[in-house]
Amino acid sequence: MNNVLVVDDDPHIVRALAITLKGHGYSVATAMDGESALHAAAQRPVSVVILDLGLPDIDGTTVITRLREWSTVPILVLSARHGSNDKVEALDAGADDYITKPFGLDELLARLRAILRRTEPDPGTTVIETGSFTVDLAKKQITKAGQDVRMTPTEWSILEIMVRNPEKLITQQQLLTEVWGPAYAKEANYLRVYMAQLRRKLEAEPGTPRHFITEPGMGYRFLP
Amino acid sequence: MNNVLVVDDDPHIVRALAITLKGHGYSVATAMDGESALHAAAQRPVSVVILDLGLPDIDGTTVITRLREWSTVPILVLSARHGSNDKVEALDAGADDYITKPFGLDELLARLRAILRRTEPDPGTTVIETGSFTVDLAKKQITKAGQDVRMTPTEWSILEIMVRNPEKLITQQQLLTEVWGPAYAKEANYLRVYMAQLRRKLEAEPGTPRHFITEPGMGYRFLP
DNA sequence: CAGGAGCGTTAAGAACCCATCAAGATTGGC
DNA sequence: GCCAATCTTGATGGGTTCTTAACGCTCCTG
Repeated sequence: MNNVLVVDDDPHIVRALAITLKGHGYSVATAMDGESALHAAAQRPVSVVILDLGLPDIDGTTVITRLREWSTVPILVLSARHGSNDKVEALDAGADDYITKPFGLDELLARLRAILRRTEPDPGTTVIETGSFTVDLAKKQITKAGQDVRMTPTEWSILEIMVRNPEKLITQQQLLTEVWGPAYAKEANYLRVYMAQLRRKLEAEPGTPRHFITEPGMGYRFLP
Repeated sequence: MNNVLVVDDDPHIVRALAITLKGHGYSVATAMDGESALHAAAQRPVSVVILDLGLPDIDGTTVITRLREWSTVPILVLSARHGSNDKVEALDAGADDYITKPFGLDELLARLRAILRRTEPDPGTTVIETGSFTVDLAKKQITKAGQDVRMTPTEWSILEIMVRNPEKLITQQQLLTEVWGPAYAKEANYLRVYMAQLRRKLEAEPGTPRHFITEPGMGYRFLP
């Protein structure tokens, strides 16, 4: 889950933001001044920092600078100051975005999504492990018993669809349409050929598959 | 150099932006409507797009969506609309930042720097070593057996992409799109010519490569 | 119990992809 | 404007992958 660190000296804002963010599936940590913000960011991994510039102890730009000394975590700045100089300073110190108060929560959330989209292309779901083999979706690499397994393009696209939907039944139509295109939706034979190929390459006993299960009349199911 | 694509239907703004950006060391391409913007972005690699939402032909959000179908280039949106909905829509469509007109040029430039900072290389991981050669990404320098190896610009951009993604399979589309631009996504021949060149210069036995591996039908993989 | 439908397996030719070479076209520096 | 370096383009032969069809098997159904 994405962990957001909210830094603001106004308890109302902190509380309101925390509630909203939690409501949208983020986990939230908070800090009321610069020092504790820096400390909190060092304590545990943070996906993004929402930082008010008007802190009681340290100047906001300084917080950014000191954070940037060791961290590349995205920083979204909140500020009551509309001045162009403040924005430029904060952004050049290392902030990623800058919103002036008062701001719409919708906008804040949208900017948060935009920032997180850049830093986390595929959170966690890039490596799928099973009892007998491992699929790395980002590297497009399959490992079985320490050995790399080569896949042809068609094999890979089928495998990718399967492992992205574990436990789920994939109909033949779905596979055929996504891999070969809608015109091939009836060519169930292709599937048999390639499913056999996948099993031969990945299953311990291709004859009695444990990961690529046939659901007769329906389609196939991948079990990790 | 960073190449900026400026998209706006107001010639004055385009001209002003172009002059300012060039003055700050950017190279600038321009487009006056959505179609030519998409076309221009496909012609050659673009580092960042500055996009006005109020275009005469296509809705701005649509431009973002269509650009995102094949490109991850950062998009900075300009808009006269202050409404929260417009911002959320544009950001969720794939924009990276959103400024409302009128805006300060200082702020625009600062936000541009902030966006480009994200796409820039990580300092520290700039030297990659393999069994037979060394690549210094910062110095753009390659060493093999104590000797410097010269690279042409095209060779270097391919090598850079490969080396920045070790172990990872890079599809031909990815390489062609990033090096030559999306319009060349089908010219797989170029890749073969240049991959052969890279192997001749860097591999111990160009005939049986150990670092630049071909995955037939899929793409290429770099192994350190 | 026979027939049919769906599935797994196999194999061969067609289609496509890759490495390599070399010759024209283009570009950039002087 | 010229020269050298670089990039584009086309052709060739060798390899890989895809498509297609045939056959045997099991399970369900009439």
